[in-house]
Amino acid sequence: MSYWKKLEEDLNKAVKEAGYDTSVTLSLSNRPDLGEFQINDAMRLAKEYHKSPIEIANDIKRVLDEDKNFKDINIAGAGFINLSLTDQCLTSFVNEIKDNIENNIDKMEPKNIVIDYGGANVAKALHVGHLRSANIGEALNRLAKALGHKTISDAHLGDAGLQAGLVVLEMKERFPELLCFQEGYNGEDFELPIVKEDLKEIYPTASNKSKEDENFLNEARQITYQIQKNNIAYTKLWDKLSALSIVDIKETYERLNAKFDLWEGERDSFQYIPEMFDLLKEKGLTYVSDGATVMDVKEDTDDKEMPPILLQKSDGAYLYATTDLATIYGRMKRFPIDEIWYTTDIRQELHFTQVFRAAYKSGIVPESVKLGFYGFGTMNGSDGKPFKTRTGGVMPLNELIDLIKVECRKRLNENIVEEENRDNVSETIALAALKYADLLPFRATDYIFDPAKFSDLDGKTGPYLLYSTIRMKSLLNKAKEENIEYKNYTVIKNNTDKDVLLTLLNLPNVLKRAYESKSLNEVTDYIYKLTSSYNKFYSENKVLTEENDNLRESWLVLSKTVWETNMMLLNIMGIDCPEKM
RNA sequence: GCGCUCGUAGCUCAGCUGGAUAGAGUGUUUGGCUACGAACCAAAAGGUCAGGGGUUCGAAUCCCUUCGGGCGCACCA
Repeated sequence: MSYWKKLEEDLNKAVKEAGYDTSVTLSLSNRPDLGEFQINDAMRLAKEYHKSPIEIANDIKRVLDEDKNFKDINIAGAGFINLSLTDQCLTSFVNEIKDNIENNIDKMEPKNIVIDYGGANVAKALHVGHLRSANIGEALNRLAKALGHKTISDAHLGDAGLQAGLVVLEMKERFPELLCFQEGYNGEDFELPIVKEDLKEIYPTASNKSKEDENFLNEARQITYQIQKNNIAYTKLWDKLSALSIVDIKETYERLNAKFDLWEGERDSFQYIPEMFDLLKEKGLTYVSDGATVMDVKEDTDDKEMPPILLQKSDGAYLYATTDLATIYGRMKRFPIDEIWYTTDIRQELHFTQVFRAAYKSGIVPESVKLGFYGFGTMNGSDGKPFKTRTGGVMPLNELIDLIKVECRKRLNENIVEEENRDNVSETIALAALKYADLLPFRATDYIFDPAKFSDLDGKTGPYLLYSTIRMKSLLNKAKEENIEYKNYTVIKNNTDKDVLLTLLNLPNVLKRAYESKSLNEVTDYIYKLTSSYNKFYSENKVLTEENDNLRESWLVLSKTVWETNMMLLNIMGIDCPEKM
């Protein structure tokens, strides 16, 4: 249990002892001039207990005065209780976590969670729009694991949609001589006439054709349907194209540190579609409307419109609602699941609301399992419209990373980083810049995408955190070289040190709130606060040359603790830290 | 038309279930390196929290309303 939680439990014991059967919340003070912590519950309790807030605050204070952990307890304003911790209390906190940073995390009751956050489309390059899904999803995955949950992450590739038909049709027009297009084709293997770079051009070409040529679009739809029906020629070709594309997709996710347990796609859900439809029909949930098979997901309590979910097109083809529902069906069969999370663009919220309702209504998912949609803001250009490069295209993700990498490379300290490492280090810093900037705003707010924003390397940025963290490590390394030993935290010099301690103390609350809101912005903000409080300390003190042995030892323990905390948080955000930069 | 969402410093954004004096970064102005790593630290300036009304001891936060952005509403994903 974290130190904070213990303090809060002590506090609540005191509140009960004072005669109030309730629980109160301890928080870091926003009035440091009055105390380190505050309790704001006396005002809330006033009504319930028909007493003045001041009276209640005094009752609590009287009991807390007996607690030797707290000091300087005072009541101010409308009934705010301000208090501070004794130095002894703070030092024992550091000693509790210095050898095991996990002691500063409150583990939760473990749950089995499937997290669906890739969503890359096969045969299409990953672009900037895929960045958030990978970053946020991966970070949530790591956060959940850090808090004690068991997760299964799934890339859930988009491989069953219209782009399959479009790309296959384009291939058919370009290479009619391909073995799979010959009469009587029986599934033999053949060589693809293209390399993966060609895919980047084939899909956009086909997509444009479909917008101008209705016949082309209709034929592509037909082929998409044929692939869903497992037509041997089209399926074989699409399999081969998919495999080619997935190599690229994996490389990009690898760069982003997004690590999936499952690399399944929409097509992997096809095997469950027939039995899923049987179940729905058996329960009398589906009906035909305008030739399409649909299911009502409206609930009696709805006072707003809720369109039915569309499961099969009038031409027989399936849609994303079908594969999403069938995917859930399959997951429920295969894994023990308490929750399934989705991290996609927030514009898909209605779709997932429909799918979730269909899942519950049909009994595919029992009420005890939680289906959660955690959408993120849309990525727009600075004009507020979907982002486009100067030439009007979408910016491939790899291109963006390379762009930032160049800026990072320019600023490397060449006296410190060996030549053979410079490329790798630049890459690591570029990704830190990109990921940190991406995780900084609240998950659901719309996102203005500006390459310049990511290339900013000063201030509240990934490179700042890496630079500072490396500097901490460098200090610890020097201490080791000079055989300076440090074991215990015993002395607090002043408020600069104390700020670092109080920030450290607050960690479990931050992780808890980030988990509850499914947003990393609290974590990005926190690591910045912790780091800058340490940097202030660093600039004010010379640790290694400090003559007071106790102080020097304490400072080194503190430095190590902050360094370890930073490393842990960077890891949760999926950010690697180089040795030097 | 129905619904969702947003409007906070010049710019980009925080502000948790209502709490005290509104918070960062950046930009502007200024000070600090013969270095435990200056991608750093310190300081100043900068806000009618879109407007109006309501609830409350207390509102950026909750409710209503006006204005202004963005988005979604079955055979694309």
